[in-house]
Amino acid sequence: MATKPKFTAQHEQIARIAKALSHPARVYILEKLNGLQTCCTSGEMIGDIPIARSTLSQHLKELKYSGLIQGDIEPPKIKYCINRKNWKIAKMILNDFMK
Amino acid sequence: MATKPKFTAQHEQIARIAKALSHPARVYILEKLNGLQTCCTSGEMIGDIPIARSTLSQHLKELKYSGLIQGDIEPPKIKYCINRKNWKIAKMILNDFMK
DNA sequence: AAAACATTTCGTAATTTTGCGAAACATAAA
DNA sequence: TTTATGTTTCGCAAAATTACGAAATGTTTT
Repeated sequence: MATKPKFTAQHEQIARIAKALSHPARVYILEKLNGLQTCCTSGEMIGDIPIARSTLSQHLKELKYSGLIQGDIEPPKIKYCINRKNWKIAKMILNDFMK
Repeated sequence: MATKPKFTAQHEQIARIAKALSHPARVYILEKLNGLQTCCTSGEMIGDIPIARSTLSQHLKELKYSGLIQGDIEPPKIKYCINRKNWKIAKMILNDFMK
C-alpha cells in the first residue's frame, strides 16, 4: 500500500537548525556570542550591523526560539548568551550531516 | 566618521550555505546524493517526499544555483550529483563556524 | 509523424520572512 | 514622580519562499 511519504523528523531538525543560521544578522549574533566567548546586549550588537533595533530584536527572538541562545535579564539590560548545550547538539547534527 | 556597517562577506556566505539546507526537501536531496554516494534523477526522488514534481524541480534548481549539486543530462533523464568540490568547501565553512 | 517519457517552466496563490518606525514596557536614576 | 535608558512589541508593508497544476520542452521509441 502506497502511503503518503512525510519528511523525516531528522530532515526537519536539520532544516530548522540551518534556518536559524540562514540570515547574516543571525550568523553575526551567533558568531559574536560563541566566537568571542562573551555575553552581550542588543545595544552592543546594533552598531555592527545594518538593521534597525526592532529588527535585531526580532532576530534575537528567533534565535531564542530556536534554542541556540538565551537571554539573561540584568536590568535595565538583557545579556544574550549562547546556549552551550543546544549549540553543541546543533553542531553535532550539522557536522554529521555534512560528513 | 561613523560609516554605515554592512554584513561581512563571510557572514553572508555562511547564511547562503545555511539557507540551502533550510528546507527538509533540500536536506533530503543532499543527503540522498551525498550519503548514498549516488547520482539520482528527480523521478527517483519524488516517491520519497510529500511535494509535487514541479516543487521538487524548484528545490533542485535552488541547490544547483547554490553550487552544492549539479545536473548531468542523460536523455531523457537528468542525473543529479553532489558537487564534491563545493560540498567540501561548504562543509569546512560550516564546521569552522560551528566550532 | 505520433506517442511516450522525464523533467522543467509558467502563472498564480498562500504563507513566511524581513524590515521599519512608533509606541509600549520595565527598571534605574534624579 | 519625572526623566533617562535599554529593549521589545505592535502595526504594517514589501519581498521572498513554498506550493500546485497545466502547459511546454526535449528526447526516444514506435
